Amino acid sequence: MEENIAVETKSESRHFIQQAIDADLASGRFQSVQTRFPPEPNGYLHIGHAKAICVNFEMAREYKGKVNLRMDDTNPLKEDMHYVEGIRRDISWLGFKWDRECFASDYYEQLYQWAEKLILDGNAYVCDLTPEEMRRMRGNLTEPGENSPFRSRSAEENLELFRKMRAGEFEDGSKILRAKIDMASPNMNMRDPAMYRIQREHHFRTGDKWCIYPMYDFAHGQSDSMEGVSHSLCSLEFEDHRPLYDWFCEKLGIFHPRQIEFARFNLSYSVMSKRKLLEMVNEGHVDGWDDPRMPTLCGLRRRGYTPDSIRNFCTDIGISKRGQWIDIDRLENCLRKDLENKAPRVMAVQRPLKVTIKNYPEDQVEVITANNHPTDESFGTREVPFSKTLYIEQDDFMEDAPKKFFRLSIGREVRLRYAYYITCEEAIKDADGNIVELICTYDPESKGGSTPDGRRVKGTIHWVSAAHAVDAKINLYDRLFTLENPEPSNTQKKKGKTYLDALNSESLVVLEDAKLEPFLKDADLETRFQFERLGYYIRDSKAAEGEMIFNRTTSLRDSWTKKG
RNA sequence: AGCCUGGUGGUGUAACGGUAGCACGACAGAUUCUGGUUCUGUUUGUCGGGGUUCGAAUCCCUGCCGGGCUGCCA
Repeated sequence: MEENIAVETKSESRHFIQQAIDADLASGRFQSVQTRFPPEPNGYLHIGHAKAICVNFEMAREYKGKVNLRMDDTNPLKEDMHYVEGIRRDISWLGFKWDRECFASDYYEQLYQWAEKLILDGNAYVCDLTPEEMRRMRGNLTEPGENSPFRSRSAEENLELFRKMRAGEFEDGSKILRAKIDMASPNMNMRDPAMYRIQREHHFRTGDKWCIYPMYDFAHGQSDSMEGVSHSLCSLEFEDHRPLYDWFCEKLGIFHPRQIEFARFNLSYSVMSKRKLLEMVNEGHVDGWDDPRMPTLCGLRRRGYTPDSIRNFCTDIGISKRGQWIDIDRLENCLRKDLENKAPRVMAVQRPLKVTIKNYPEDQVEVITANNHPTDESFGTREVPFSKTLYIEQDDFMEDAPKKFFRLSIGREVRLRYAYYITCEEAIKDADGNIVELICTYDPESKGGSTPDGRRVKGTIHWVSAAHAVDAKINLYDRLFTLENPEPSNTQKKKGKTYLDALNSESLVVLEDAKLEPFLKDADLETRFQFERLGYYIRDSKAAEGEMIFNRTTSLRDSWTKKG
């Protein structure tokens, strides 16, 4: 035992954030680790957020530290309690527990006091420039900005003005509090950035108490600081804000967390910006935030994704500073890997084709015992009725079948899973030439899936007894977009193209008359099933009471149709 | 255009001046009462050009390409 401990295990490679934290702990800059996840409650969390959630929660866990959930609610215009609840629900569903729930709005008074301090120290001033003037004087990417004419106001005057701003003595947008830094800075964020704006807007938590609201840059770092966050792990877009984050902490002389940025990822055949997701919801391109095609966590949940699969995915794609393009297959593979071990197997027919077994006794019903999982016996067994009239999958019959088609065709024999071998004798067609029924014979000696003569059949297909079948509707979901990157190029944009032009018109196919084995009649809303040979399915959580609607989470891997 | 930042097989990620490795995918074979699963094997890479060095994915210069930045959004 003791020797084992002494054995040097090959150290796992550590990503740049772990290395940074290791160094901070070693140098004594921080004694312990605390992180935070700081969403703005103005929309629902999506798979991209899941990565940020995993990074912050996992780092805290790894270093035995704490994590705060902080609502970054500094813009009353867009935020709502409704979103707060959604965020809590989604993070909990992912399986994470935060140590403390915080709101930036709880810090408004303290932030205000700090703003006064900055004014007194000559580090902030009230500016009367209009938004347009301010934009113009900020300069641009190549040219420095010019100082505001109000930049040299005295501390006393600034303080008085700022207090009047708070007291509501000025019109919305007529004045603004700015940090006095450097209008010539190559970093735009340092060109006297806005700290407070006047905005008479009802805030969902502070009501009408305030008419001035702090900007992100003036709220975020200090919020981290107040909460004792050691490592503020965020995405790369905030890299240019770090100097400002640091500047405020230094000028205020407060606890100074370290911000570290990592790359977000893009998912192929999907979009991830809140703006676009909101637009798709509002314009009715999808059913809502929780439409099973959406990359939102609530959408993925309704689609049938497991929390584990999403967490594994986040671990899987790793963490770096390089822009990641992740193939959506990768997410699906994580799901399949997880569900392979978790999903009980059942039989269901999506597109039914009637089969009559002509030599099977008319009124006979046999009860067949089927395994609920091919390798894990703890799933147990269930009983499946078998009778003369069945449904099989339309895809499992082909009239002029190629040699490698291991399914049913005239004169060919297949195994009905768990039941008998059948041979197709005849295909009955309707007036339009569509095959509507198959007449087959069965080998009574093949019960259980093998025969005394030991002959082998290449194919095994699933089936449902017609008389016992449960009718159901199945929603087949596919990727929302037809393009790997739905975002049009600049030249395409000039022609008026938008990401919406890449919407996949076949992202939802509804199958109205699926047939399920009777076992599924009482399926609960939480269980993800594998419909054998088809894929993974879950009951739609939004279906009306008693309504049988299944959502296909993902299909099984398929090395046959790919070739064909 | 300026500043910041990044570039390793198809994808993602290691290697921190000393054997380019891992995962996923793809492909091939074996097993299989799911064309699934599982197992085995194969394949493909340091953005280009210079330099420093005994030795460069790694350090330097330069070019090219990608991402971010010109909100009183976060």
